[in-house]
Amino acid sequence: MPVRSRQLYEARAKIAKALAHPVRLLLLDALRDKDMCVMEMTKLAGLDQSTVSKHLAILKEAGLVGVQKAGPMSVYSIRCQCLDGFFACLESVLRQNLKEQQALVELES
Amino acid sequence: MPVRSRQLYEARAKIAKALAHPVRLLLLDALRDKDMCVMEMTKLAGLDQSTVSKHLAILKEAGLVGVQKAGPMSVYSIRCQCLDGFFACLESVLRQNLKEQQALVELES
DNA sequence: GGGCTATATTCGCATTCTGTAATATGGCTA
DNA sequence: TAGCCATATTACAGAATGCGAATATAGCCC
Repeated sequence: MPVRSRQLYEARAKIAKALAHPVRLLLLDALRDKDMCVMEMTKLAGLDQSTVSKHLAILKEAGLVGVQKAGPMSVYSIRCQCLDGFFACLESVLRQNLKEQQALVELES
Repeated sequence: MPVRSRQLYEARAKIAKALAHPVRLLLLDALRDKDMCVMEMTKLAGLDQSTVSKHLAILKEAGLVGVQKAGPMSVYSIRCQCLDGFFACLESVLRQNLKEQQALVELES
């Protein structure tokens, strides 16, 4: 594979990696409803504040969320609309897998 | 976070994780054009056969690709159409990030 | 400035992920 | 059946990731 292509796929993978964690998916999903500060999301996730802060840094680095300072707080917001399609795709695959598993079970019985 | 929700996000994350690697993105992208056997994809990726085989196993486990035996060969194929939207989303975020970086550079000069 | 609050960063440790070499499986053909 | 081919699996080393505790940074109010 040419170096150029490899770099392109690595750039894409960096964004995909940011999406590849249950907590980050939760945070993104929550941010689709409304902007939130770190404390709020820390409660939501039920994890240490430093952990949530790091997850948010990863999302921000990938360009998936934006931050705005409000006094001592950092308010995070969604930065790309296309996530709706991404979540829908995940659901679609999940449903398809479930259907296939059911078909297998019925075959056995 | 309720256990139920956590499990839902973990199921989604499992699929997202399968997407979160440059080589797997390459393979999926290639499979969008045509079905391929392992040897073909091994050449394409320029990696060891065992490595490619493992990446394919991950994609299969996530339900993103399917396999069909053809004699001694395994022919892999895309199993979900919604990947088009996913790739488009990655491109969109990449373009947006690039635009933002350019804006920053212009601000400095 | 001193103390409080909200975030970010660093550190150490456990877990998971990647890639290759070596080995196993399984179909095909002579 | 013996040997060859394509693929899958195992074993293992090195890299990356995830977590919380501790620490650093920075704004705000007295």
